[in-house]
Amino acid sequence: MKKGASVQKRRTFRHGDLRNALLAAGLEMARVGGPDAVILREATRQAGVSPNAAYRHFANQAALLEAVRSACLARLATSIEEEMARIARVRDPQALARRSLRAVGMGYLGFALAEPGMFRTAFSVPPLVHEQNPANTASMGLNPFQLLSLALDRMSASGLLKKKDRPGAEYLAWSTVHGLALLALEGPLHSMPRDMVLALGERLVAMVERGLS
Amino acid sequence: MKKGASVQKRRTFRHGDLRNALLAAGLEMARVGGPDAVILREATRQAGVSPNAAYRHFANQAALLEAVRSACLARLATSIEEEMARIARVRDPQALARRSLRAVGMGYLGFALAEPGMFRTAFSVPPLVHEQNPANTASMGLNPFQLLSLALDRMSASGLLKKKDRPGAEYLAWSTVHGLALLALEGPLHSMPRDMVLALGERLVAMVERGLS
DNA sequence: GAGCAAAGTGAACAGCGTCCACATACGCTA
DNA sequence: TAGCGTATGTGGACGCTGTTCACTTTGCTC
Repeated sequence: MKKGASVQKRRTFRHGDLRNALLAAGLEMARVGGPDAVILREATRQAGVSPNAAYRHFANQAALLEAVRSACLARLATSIEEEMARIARVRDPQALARRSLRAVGMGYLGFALAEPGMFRTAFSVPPLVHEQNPANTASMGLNPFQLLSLALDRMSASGLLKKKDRPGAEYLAWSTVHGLALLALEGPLHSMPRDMVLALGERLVAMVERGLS
Repeated sequence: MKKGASVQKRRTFRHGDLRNALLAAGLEMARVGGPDAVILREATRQAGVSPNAAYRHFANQAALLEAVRSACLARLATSIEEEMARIARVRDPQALARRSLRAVGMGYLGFALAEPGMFRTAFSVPPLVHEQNPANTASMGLNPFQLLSLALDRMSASGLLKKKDRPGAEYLAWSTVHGLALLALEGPLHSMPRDMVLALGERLVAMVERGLS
């Protein structure tokens, strides 16, 4: 990281940590400008290295983008986990289930609004849902999808969600927040104020909770 | 169209309908490969014209893409209208409202699955929601957002949706289907079979109907 | 029929991803 | 300690993209 961000020329022929430097540069470009902004040549430039050096560490620019995307997904997972960690200790399992679902939804939406570039990058290219890439997971070792599943399991266990409605509920809940996030980020709701979007998010989570069962 | 698709050389110096030819070529490229695939030079090539000729009709490639995007939105609106036209004549206003909401949702999702390239293009770059661009509207003169509003108005008028919950309901309903469409198209649900996605869509609409009020 | 603006051409530039042949230096083995 | 193989980085080139500038052709109007 210390070397990756610096544009100054290095002395040694070997870079030492080029792969990480390129990844860091790519992540920053994604943060600022989304997936289309991650330029291979620019990454090498920031690392103080010739363009072709990148090909010793990534097969092509798609491979670099894929690595960046994976890093973005990990950040998203972290954001959700932080939101879940913020839940006050509560005994009632139904209340816990409700707050968990809300935490997942709002953590998701909050990250999308706070880091639009990374969020858009995370979903720029199809990752397979069942892939268990360790790089995607946050500290608990769960990716966003699994965090959502956890919340829904709590809903189901506490009786807030009928057993028969549990299968596939992830996709329904996920669709809602993902849709709102994208409409607000790169869709027609682009110019809607942030707090208004968050208010919509709250209504959305409530709608899911009521509508699922 | 007859001239736009043909790659053969024309005889006259003037093309005659270059703007439409470029638009048609761009639309086809978007249909096949999404927004990133609409290449200005390629459009001029297909129109049998030099690259620079495009600049007499579009300020730059972003302007061309914008025109293509608008055309894609119009197609989407048409798809929704077709689905609404398919509603059987029914007297009960509540039944009509329910079917209208379903038609909007499934028309939206159906278009996304049938024409993924166009759908992704339609939402590739932020259009403002309140713009009333005639090119976006289908035969009824309504864009997708307005079609959804209509369905929700029917819900509200027939008592299925409480008056106090009516404002902003568009965004909630829209988010759900948009999210599912994108997850299925370019997100983690990429490899899910089509009919399964449609089944999820039905559950989603039901969830919205139940959860809104 | 003269002239003018609209429409299309041609050459050029920078930036991108990528391939090729070549240079360098690190680390293992002898 | 000397040598050598290989991982890593360099330099140059190619074709593609969007875009600009100066130029030519054409159709329409006075």
